[in-house]
Amino acid sequence: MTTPQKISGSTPRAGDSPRPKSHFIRDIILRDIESNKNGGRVHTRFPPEPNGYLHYGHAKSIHLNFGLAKEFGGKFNLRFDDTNPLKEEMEYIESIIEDVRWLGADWEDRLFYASDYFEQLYAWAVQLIQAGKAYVCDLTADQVREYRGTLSQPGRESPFRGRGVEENLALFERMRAGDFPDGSRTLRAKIDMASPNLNMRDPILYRILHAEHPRSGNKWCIYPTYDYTHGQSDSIEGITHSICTLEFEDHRPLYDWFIEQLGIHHPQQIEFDRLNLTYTLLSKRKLLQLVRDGHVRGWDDPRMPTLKGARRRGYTSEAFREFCSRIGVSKTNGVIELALLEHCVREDLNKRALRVMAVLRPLRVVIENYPEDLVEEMEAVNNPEDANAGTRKVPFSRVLYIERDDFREDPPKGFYRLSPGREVRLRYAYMMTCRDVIKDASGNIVELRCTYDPETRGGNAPDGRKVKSTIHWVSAPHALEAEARLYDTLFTKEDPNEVQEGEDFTINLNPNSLEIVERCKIEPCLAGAAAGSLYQFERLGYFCVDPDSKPGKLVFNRTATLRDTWAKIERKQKGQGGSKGLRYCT
RNA sequence: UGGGGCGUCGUCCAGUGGUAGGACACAAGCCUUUGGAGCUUGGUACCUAGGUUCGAAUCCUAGCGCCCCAGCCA
Repeated sequence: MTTPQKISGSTPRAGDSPRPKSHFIRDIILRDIESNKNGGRVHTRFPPEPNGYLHYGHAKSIHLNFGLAKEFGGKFNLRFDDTNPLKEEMEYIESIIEDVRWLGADWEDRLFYASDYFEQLYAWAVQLIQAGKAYVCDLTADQVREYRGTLSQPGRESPFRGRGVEENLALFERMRAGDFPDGSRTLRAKIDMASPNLNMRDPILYRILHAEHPRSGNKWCIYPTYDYTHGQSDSIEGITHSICTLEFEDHRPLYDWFIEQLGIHHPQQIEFDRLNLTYTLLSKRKLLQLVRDGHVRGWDDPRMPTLKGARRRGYTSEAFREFCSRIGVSKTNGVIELALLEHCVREDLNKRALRVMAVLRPLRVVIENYPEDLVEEMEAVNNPEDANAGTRKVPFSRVLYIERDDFREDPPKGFYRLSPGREVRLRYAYMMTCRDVIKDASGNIVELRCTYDPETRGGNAPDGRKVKSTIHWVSAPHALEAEARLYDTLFTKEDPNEVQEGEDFTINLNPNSLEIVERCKIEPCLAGAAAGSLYQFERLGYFCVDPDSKPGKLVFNRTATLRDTWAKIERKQKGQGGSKGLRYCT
């Protein structure tokens, strides 16, 4: 008889066969396949504008689009919607390609650019003019706005709306030829100036922009707007399901209008909620501002919610994929707690990161009864979660460094690490008792004098006595020095946009988002660790080697802290509450 | 204000007429040579008010609240 299984439609637990999480978009596709819409084809795409670096929110979209194509044996395209030469750069194109690949999405040979469709888009515009559905308008930008009306009042028709087909054709051709200055004319669709949907009030299809495009160079001086480009680009590529975020829901009638007027393949647009994360800003414009104004060290600063930043910080793409499938997809405007992302990161790192001992803030310890010249090799487990990771030897000697936080001269209640007269276990080594505290002239603790029990090699006492605490250590003569960069949230508020009248979101920047700790002491086995390598510093957190590392001086980024029960108790004792408010640095 | 969208534990997501479930977070406990990991247990969540029904988170009606739209940005 088999054990009854728990039935649940949600995320499978680790070890279960990965079952895609159900959501409304997936349901729509399932129905479309069943009804043989599009001949049962599933073809999605990720359509970024190359005007910035990809952030966590894009990861959600990529995961959704690629995941759907993959699940249903369909195709996934990467297409750049590069319709605004004023904001776009090759640098962004290159970085986006890297990031999408890093996340594991595969577009095979289908890397496209809306700019490659400019000629077709132009021909379609001519077709619309010929059908009397588009006209050249001489109104200025300000006038266009005035004529558009407001949310509650209908707009007025442009005086140029009645231009004849031939005149429109000639004018549009001259726009392309460069006969007119920027902003002097536009090509507009002739739809309905009284529509309650502002997108239908004769939207602009083409604007004059004498600007060099990162890909088409100076071939064009008129550029199609996003609204005129996006839907048709999807159509050209045979996209079946055009998945986008909620704010484009209002635009769908317009995209449908273009498709119908042109009589071309009709992709189905489906809108979902964009990602919002606590303590995090996911707006390209604001992220750009943080970089430009020097609030962070660059797009790949580990505090940035960019994919580049995440990677440098040590977040894995596996963790991201898990995160994306756990948050689900819906149309609710929600905010995901950062804790969930961190959980996914820890979950992945716990399985893969090699354990190592490192002391961030060293306190010198001399073991008085340990022979001066003796060095022992202690065997340490590389990863208790992975038997295949094996073991390593860690040198042990008379002088060690331990973490300053692991000693309290006057231990508070509940603190059971080292203190005068107390015995603790040195991980993988011996039991050790603190005998004396050495201070400098100003009363700072500079050294601990301790004794060890030679009978406890490996960590267990033959007499069976127990010790409350196990602490990490590094042998002083063998230690390597390193720099550690400890990160906290970039903003102090769950919602960084919550500001008072007249204030800017930068007021919420966390002054303690980066703490640099120099002269950390680390195990010798770390010598030569490659940039990007992931480790767990036992009892401290996950760390990864930063590319700033130089031979002889490693730099580590703290990817995530470990759960710190003692810190939580202590915060509670200080009456700060366990969960709310700003988190902590170390 | 016109239009579009959305309201289920603290948070996110399921449940689409038949005992409201999962994850994260939180709390308590177990275990532990990482105060890690793991394991166990816990909690008055269906926006409100009417209605239909034997039975409503699901259907109907009326409210209320939140988000988006007035770029020649995407």
